[in-house]
Amino acid sequence: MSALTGERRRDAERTRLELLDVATDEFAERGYSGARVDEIAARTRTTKRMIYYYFGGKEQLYLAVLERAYAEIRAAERTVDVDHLEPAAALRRLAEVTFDHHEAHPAFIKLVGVENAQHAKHMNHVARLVDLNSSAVALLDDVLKRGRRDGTFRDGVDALDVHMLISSFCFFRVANRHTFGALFDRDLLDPERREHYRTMLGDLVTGYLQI
Amino acid sequence: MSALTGERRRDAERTRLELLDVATDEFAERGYSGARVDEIAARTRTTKRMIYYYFGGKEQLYLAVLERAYAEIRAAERTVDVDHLEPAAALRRLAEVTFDHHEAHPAFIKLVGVENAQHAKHMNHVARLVDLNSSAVALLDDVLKRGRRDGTFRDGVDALDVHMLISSFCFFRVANRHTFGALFDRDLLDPERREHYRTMLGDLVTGYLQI
DNA sequence: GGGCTAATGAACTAACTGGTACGTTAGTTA
DNA sequence: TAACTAACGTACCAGTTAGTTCATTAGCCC
Repeated sequence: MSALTGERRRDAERTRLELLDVATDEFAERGYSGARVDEIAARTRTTKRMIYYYFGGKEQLYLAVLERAYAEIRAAERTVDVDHLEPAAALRRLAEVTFDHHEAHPAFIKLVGVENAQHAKHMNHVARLVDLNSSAVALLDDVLKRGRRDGTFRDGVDALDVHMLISSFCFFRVANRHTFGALFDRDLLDPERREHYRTMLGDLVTGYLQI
Repeated sequence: MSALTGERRRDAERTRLELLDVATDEFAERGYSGARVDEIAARTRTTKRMIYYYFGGKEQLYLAVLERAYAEIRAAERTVDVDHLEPAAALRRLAEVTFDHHEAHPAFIKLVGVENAQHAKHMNHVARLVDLNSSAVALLDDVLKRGRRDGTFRDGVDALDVHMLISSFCFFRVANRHTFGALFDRDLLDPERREHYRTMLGDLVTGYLQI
């Protein structure tokens, strides 16, 4: 009964959060159908019953996981301030933020893969995500416009294409590190090569805008 | 009994191949744990029993699928001849071949995703794959060396990094088209934008080598 | 054409899995 | 302090799933 003994108390919010945390890891690691409701429950201090109590079922739990993961990564992106930087430096900075994010949140990357494997059918139920993401591209678009105005960047480059370029590089490095490592014996996440890839991405993106 | 009626005859090789074809599609579409042995069998002209007869089990069937998929894509790559092209054109050509391949073989892309979701643990059992893949990079390395010699390309760019860059762009476009489409309302595989992305990749890669 | 074996099919099973019925308890409120 | 409800736990169920058993057949070899 005492808090000192670490025994259970009623705490709805903590129970919910603990389920979300463990479920994020399970879904990211094993995919939607591979994740086991029993396993998720076993890894928390609560029981399977609570998944149905708080979320309704496996699918709704997955949806909650997905929504929170996207919300977190976009919230962090919004905190970046690039207005005080020259266009080229700002562009590089934005690329680096994505680079750092992908590396720091492998579970998010895996969830993106899981969701694509299901043709993004769950994502359509989370309308909020669209707003979150388009704001990230709007930021990028501003930087490109600024660069065009001062002659740093060439015309005719679409912000969404640049976003795709940045994402693809960062995503691949994290998502496919296992097959890439197995086939070419190179660990894309080796800390010693981290700066090299970060610089490479920046060069690539600014280079593309200045051709 | 007659071949004209389309009735069943004994044909070990055809049975094996049919299982492989259907299994490729099932594993690509639903992932390893999501794929159902019964479903694979139901979609062929044979029965589940044959999966165990020819392959041993679900896992060995998956392994056979993976090995064949990689063998096919690398075999096609080896047929490309770039010796008669200038380094920049050769590099662009190699990028385009990968681009075309990824687009034409979405099942392969999905299998790569499935295998990464499992930390490439099956891939280690298919030693043959390493040889196949390193030959693709060797080809790229030759082109880069040639370009350096004639002053077209700058020094200090690693062939494997270029391969990664090309792969990441092509992979992302196919693998993440669903979430990307849902979030930004842009179909990365829209035929009307195909040439744009193909050119973009070529510009990107040759641009990176000439900075 | 009779024996032999690779190839095949139907039915079964043991274990698993998402979901639920139903009873219990902690903490709040009057 | 008694009533009340949100929060929780146990035990179970019905459907599913990978894998197996065992009998059967097609086609080849002599």
